Amino acid sequence: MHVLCVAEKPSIAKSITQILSGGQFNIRTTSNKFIKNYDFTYRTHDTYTVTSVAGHLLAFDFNSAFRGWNSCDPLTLFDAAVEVKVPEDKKSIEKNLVSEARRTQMLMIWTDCDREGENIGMEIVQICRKSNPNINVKRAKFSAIIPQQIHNAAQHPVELDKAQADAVDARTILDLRLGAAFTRMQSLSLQARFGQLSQQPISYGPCQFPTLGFVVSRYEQVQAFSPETFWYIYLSLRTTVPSSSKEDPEDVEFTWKRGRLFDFEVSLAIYEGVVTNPTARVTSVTQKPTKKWKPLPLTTVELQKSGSRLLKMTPKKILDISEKLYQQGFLSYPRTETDQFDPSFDFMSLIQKQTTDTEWGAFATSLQDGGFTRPRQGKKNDNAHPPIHPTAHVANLAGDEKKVYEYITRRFLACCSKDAEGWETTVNVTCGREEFYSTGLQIIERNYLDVFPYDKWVGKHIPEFKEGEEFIPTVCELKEGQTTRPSYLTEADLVGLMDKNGIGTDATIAQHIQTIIDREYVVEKKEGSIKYLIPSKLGIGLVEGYNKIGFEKSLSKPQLRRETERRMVQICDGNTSKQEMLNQSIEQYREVFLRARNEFNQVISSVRRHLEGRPPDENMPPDQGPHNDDDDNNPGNPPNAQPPTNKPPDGNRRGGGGGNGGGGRKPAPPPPEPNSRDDFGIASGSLSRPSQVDSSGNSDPTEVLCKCSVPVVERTVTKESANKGRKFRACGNQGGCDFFEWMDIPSSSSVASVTVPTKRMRSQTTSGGGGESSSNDLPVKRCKCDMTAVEKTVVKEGINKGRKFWTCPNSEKARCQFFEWGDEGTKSAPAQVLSQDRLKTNDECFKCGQSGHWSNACPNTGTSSNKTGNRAFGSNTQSNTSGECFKASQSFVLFSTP
DNA sequence: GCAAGGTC
Repeated sequence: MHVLCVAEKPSIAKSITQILSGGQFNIRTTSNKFIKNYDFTYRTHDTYTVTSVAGHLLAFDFNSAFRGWNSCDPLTLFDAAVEVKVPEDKKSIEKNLVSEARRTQMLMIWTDCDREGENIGMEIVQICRKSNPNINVKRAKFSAIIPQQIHNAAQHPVELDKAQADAVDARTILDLRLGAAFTRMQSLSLQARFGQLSQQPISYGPCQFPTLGFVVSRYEQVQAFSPETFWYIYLSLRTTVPSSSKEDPEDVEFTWKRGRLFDFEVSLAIYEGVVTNPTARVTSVTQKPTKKWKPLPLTTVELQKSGSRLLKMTPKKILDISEKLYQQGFLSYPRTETDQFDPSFDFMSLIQKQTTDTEWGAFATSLQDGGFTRPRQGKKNDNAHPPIHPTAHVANLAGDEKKVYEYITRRFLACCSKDAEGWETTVNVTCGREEFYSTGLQIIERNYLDVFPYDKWVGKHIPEFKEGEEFIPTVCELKEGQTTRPSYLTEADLVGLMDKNGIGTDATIAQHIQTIIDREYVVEKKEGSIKYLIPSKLGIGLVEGYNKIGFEKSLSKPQLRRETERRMVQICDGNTSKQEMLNQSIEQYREVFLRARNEFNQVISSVRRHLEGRPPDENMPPDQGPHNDDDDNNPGNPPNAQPPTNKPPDGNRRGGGGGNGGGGRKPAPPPPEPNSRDDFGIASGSLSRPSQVDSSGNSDPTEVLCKCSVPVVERTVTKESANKGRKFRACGNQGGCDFFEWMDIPSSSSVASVTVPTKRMRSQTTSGGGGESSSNDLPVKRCKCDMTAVEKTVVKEGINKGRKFWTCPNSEKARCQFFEWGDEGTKSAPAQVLSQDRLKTNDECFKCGQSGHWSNACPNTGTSSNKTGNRAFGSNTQSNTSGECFKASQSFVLFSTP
């Protein structure tokens, strides 16, 4: 019997030929320069020809009556006749199949084992039946190109899965219809009004728009962010060393277990409690081994994410380079969802190939000499390809190719190494009734870190403490901080969001990002070494406009695509038919389309507002009349839209208001300051409280949203730890962002009815021009807005990194020019450190300025804060009977031991 | 000139 085997791509055809033939085969060229036919006799004595296609063979398109952009009302594209044909560039492949099929009894499909593979398989069958209608069809099922699996697939073939193929057909037709309908409608309508948009189509697609939506959504969060002030207790101890010792004393910082509070009064009351009895007592000292896990085997998405972050290349470029390295035989197939290696994977021969490298060769050798440990198993397996790994050693690469190859190789070797091991010490202390902790880390074995410099793990020394030991902290301060605005989306963030939300596949995610850049919906902006994605005026205008229409399921959010995906799964499971799914989905999108077209004024005015910089004009007169279905004379335009303006192409430049001069697809206003860290030294992302913004940019006071604009979810810590049982709020979008908030840390709205003032009460005598207050006893930093300055730390790489400075507490837009280094100036102690003596001499209530009572018992304000009771404040020996009261501006740092 | 999904 003669068997014709057809793989999805030439490389697979070659690989399976090598395995099945045992290396004994003949090669015939075809009229396609990539496709070869391999002939041999298999062990079953059947003669085999192995060939391939190159992805899909067939393409859908509207038939000629509907192909021209002005040939029909875009609405009709939801029903227009669709034809399927072999595109010109695939004709040579078709010809080869027709010719090979003619002389064969069995057709065996060797495409990838996924939905697309089943669909491509059906396409191959369709073509082969042209010349051999009765050909017997089988499907070889394999998940890795290893001899055992390939022989098994050849000897135990199965049937093609028509349901999976149908699911792909349904999606293909749906995407064509809705993509073309929306693209023509919005392009024709907007281009008629805005000449500067006529250069290229204003495309809509069910993947590209949600991708744009992620970028715009983050942009809106950044714009809507307003910083919130919080307070926390900072405790530290400077160790004493014998005078004979050459060691320097060190500062041990203790972190407040409450983290931070957003209510000043509550913070102050708690702080008062601490300084009343500031003796810290060590409640426990625990030491335990800890690990930093080695990375997981590499998938395409992970390569693009980490590559974009670490190698500073676009996901598209990384994928293109990987593809090239794969074709040269240096890498395994770079499009894979699999993060687990097959049990029979031959690690050692691959490690052997790397031992000659000048940089990581020694490490590879150490893996051979007993250092090897099986890679971790991830949870994903596409059953088609292994994780990305180097297949050969190559030393003569340069530039970006070298970077990509090196990353993949180091990652592979890291996977084959051991986790890094360390020893973690945690010292828990109580001070007053509050709990604090400090941790230290000693790295014992670096292991994989030696070959994987992309991961950092830094040890931290902590002096020895004993349980029960008591000490007086050197510093006990109530510090103020501010939440920092979230940063714009990076490409790595976007890849992650798309992956999590099912937008695109591993092979297409990078393309969708490139599409929204090519369409000028989004521009890349470099801040330091990080590339951020910022929506253009057009991008914001489109998303904002559609959001204003207020669809139940937004065109710029992932829900609709997820529904399509769900319906595809239903087809695969046999729960619905291709036609039924298409009917449902087309109906759904047709309704969305009609509404979008009827209310397209919203999009037009939103785009106009952003392009021409006009102020929001909600009162813009509605366009002419309701939609008229008979209006087919000008089918591209929403019939109810305003007539095209007669503006010249640069008309928007005269639009005034924005002053952006160039018009066209300019990026949105400049970004805020680069992401900063606050006094905790925690990246701002984790400290940012989410701005509560709905899809239309309006505040929603009732719902807490995460950074993806999705309602947060409440969870409980289940892992064995100090926080077990503790509740927290997290991203409601399957981990799409890093939003995190403890629920037991009260927010200003839930703890006290007193509104925390943004400007605190202050001393009557202040300096107006920024700097310190004029109070002799109590230096207080004041900015030029006459607000209490905040202390921040430089995090940007440079000679000032780690240096503290004082700045205006306002958000960037409102911030004054006040700036002062924390370690300069004569009067300025780094913070307002008060001696205990001083505490006793300043006796005004911070709220009313009068003596004789404490702020939390102030009779001159609301009583809500009285629930904390009178507390001694600033003295560890005296109670509130002293009757001292303090000004707020002096309340930040009250305690300092000599 | 439209989509998304394969692959070159």
